[in-house]
Amino acid sequence: MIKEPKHDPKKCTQHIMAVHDAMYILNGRWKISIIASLCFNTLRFTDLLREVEGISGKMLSRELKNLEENQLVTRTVLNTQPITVEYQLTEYGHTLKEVIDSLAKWGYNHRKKITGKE
Amino acid sequence: MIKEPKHDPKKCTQHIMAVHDAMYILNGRWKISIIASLCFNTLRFTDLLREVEGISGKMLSRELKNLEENQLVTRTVLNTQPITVEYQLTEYGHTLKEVIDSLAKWGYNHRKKITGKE
DNA sequence: TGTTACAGTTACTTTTAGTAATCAGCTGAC
DNA sequence: GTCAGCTGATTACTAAAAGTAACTGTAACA
Repeated sequence: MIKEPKHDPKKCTQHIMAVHDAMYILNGRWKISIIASLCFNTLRFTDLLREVEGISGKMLSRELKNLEENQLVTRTVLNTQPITVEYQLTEYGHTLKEVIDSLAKWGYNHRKKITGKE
Repeated sequence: MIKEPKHDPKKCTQHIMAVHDAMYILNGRWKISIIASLCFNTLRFTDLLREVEGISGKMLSRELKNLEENQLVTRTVLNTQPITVEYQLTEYGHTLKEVIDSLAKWGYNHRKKITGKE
């Protein structure tokens, strides 16, 4: 007996594949948090180290490189003393804002559910 | 000199924290893909093994347990021969649909950008 | 001269994930 | 009756990823 699918299997597969593609870029524990932090402000390395809770210098450095390679973030060395480096979302990086916002919304509600508080 | 923030720092922190909370639940390479697969259909263990591209039995088993603990998925043993086990999103699991959809949308556009094809 | 801040990097350890084999219960074929 | 195959896993072993803490080098500050 051939199963009658409840939904268009082609659309399902496309949907699942698209999620897979997105997660391939956003893989690892830190990228989404880094992007979320950069959604509001341009930040320096040390700022990010403070904002992204729990990340180490090594991982931050590595993840930023990867985000730069994928054209989601730009790195700008400023001519200050000591030198400072600014990271900011590219225009393309900002297209992730919707994803970040829906995650934030869910996370916010989840915290309410778990703690029972506002 | 105290920096004048461009945005409400309280709201920023809340936003970033909310994303952090969401990612704490959705951590690892597989959970989001599993949830995406279950968005459309109830699926059996073996179905998921096929649908979630690249996952191993060990990881699938582990991730499903974790999702069950977090009340995003239910596990139902059916009285068939051989026994089959159905996994489905809980009502709470379905609240992630918006997240999944925005990821799918982004992933779909990203693929277009990279391949230049539809 | 010693301390601090900047943006990382390096060597080493721990954790997590991947691979492939195996388990147990049952069916149907030979 | 026993062998292969399906179900949903689990186990031992290996490889990859992430975490930790120390360190680099430049320059301002005290």
